[in-house]
Amino acid sequence: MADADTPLVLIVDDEAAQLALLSYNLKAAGFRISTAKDGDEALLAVAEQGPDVILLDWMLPRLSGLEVCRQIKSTAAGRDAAVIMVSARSEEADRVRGLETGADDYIVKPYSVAELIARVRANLRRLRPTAAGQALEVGDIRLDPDTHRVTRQGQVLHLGPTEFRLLGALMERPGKVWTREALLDRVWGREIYIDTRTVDVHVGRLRKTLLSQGGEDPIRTVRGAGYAMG
Amino acid sequence: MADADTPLVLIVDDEAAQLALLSYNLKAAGFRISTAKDGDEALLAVAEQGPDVILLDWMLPRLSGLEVCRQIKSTAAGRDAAVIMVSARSEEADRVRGLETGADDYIVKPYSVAELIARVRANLRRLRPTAAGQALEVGDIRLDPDTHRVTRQGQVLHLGPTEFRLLGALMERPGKVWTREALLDRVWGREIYIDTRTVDVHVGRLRKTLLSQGGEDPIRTVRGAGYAMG
DNA sequence: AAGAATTGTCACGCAACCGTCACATCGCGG
DNA sequence: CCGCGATGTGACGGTTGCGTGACAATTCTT
Repeated sequence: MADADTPLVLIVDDEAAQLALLSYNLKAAGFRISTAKDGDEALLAVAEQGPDVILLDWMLPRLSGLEVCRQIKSTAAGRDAAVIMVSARSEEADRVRGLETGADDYIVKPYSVAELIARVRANLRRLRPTAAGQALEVGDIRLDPDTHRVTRQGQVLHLGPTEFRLLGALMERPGKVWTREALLDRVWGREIYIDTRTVDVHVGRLRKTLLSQGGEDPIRTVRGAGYAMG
Repeated sequence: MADADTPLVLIVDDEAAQLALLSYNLKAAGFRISTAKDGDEALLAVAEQGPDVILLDWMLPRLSGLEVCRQIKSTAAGRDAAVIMVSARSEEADRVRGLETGADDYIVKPYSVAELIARVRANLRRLRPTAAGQALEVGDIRLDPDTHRVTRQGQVLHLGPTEFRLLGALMERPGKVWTREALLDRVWGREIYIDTRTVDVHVGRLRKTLLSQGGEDPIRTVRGAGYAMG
C-alpha cells in the first residue's frame, strides 16, 4: 500500500513539458509525484508503486490512454487507484464511442490548475469511502465511530477529538498494552515531535471523563510499558 | 455486512469485464451488487431480489436492453426500481426511445465512474421517498421530498434549495456524522471547487431557520469531525 | 429592467482544545 | 524506611475549529 500517508499521484504524459508542469503544481499542492512517459512505464509504475491517483493523458504513443486505462484497471493495484483521464478533445463526438474507459473521472483541456487539484482531491476522498465502522464495546462503554458517540451505561460522554481517537485505539484491541510511542503513532499520526508525556495527560483526561458518571477505571496502567483497556 | 438498508444495484451486461468493473466500483461506493448476463437473468433477478436501481446495458444478446426494460417495468418489482440505460449511442432519438419505454435515466459511454455513481445516487434519491411514499422525520421535524415541504411542529418552514438538500442529507441517516467533504459530495455534487467552510455557513442558515419557531437545535456539531442530525 | 432571493467567500471573535511544564504521588528495589 | 524513576494531574499560554454578520455575485421573480 501507500508508504507515507501523503497520496501518491502518477502522471502519465508523453510531453516532457506537460509532465514537468503538472508535476510542479501537484507537488506544490502537497502530493507525492511519480511520472511515466508511456503506457508501459505507467503499468510498471502502477504495479511497483501502487499510486492513489493516476492522471492519464488521452493521447499516448504506442498504447492509447484508453487501452492503458483498461489494463491498469485489470490489475490489482490499479483497481485501488482513481484514474483521471486528461483529454484535449472537448467534442462529445470525438470521444471514442462504444468503449468504456473505466476511468473514475475525466478532465478536458484546457483546464485550470485549481480545477485539476480539486479533481484529484475529490477523487481521493471518493476513493476512501467512509470506513463503515461498527460500534466498539468494552464492558459498559460503547463507542460508535459512525455517530461519533461515546456512552457509558447509556450516559452520553463528551470527548474531544484526540480523546475520542485515543479511546478508539484502546478499545479496538481490549487487553492489548499500547506503548506511548505506539499510541502517538496511532492517535496523533506522524506528529513525532510530540512529547510522550502528552499521552499521559490525555489518558488522564480520558479517565476523568469516563469516571465522571461513576464506575471502575477501565484503563489499566502498565508501569514501564504503557496503557491497556479492560 | 449486507445491510438491508444499503441500496441494491442490479447490473445487466453481457461483457464479463464490464460487469466486474462496475461491480467493483459500485461496491466501493457502498452499494450492494447483483449481476445478470442477459435479459432472462435480469428479469429473474428483478423478481427475486427487487433491486432499487438497475443498470441496463443497451446491447444485449437475445432480448435488447430496450425490450428488457419494457418487461422489467411491467412487473411489480420492476416498477419500484429505477432503470438506468447504459448506451454507447448518444443520439437524441435513442434517448427518447429509451425513456419512452420507461427508463428513468440514461447515461452514455464513455462516462466516468464518478458520474455513474452520482447518477445512481440521484435516482435513488428521487426514487426512495416516492416509492415508499415516506417523508423523513426526525424529532418534530418533517421533510416531505414529494411536496418539497419542511415543517416543525406543524409550522411550515421556508428553506432555499441548498438548505433543503442539506437537511435532507442529514435527516436521511439520523445520528450519522457527516464530514464537510461528504456533505459537499452529497449536497453540492460535482461543484468541487467549493470551500469546506461554506458548509458551515449553510448549516448556520439552516439552524437559524429551524430555530426560528423555537425548540432545540436539532443539528449536532462534532468538533473536528462534522455535523449530525439528532 | 428592477427588485428579491439565494449563494459562496471572507473576516472577526469566542470557546474549546491542545501540548507542555511543574509539582505531587506512586511503585518498586534496596 | 529511603531513594529514584515512572506516573498522575492542575494550571497555563497558544492554537484551532467553529459560529456569524457582512458583502458581492448570481439567479430568480415580477
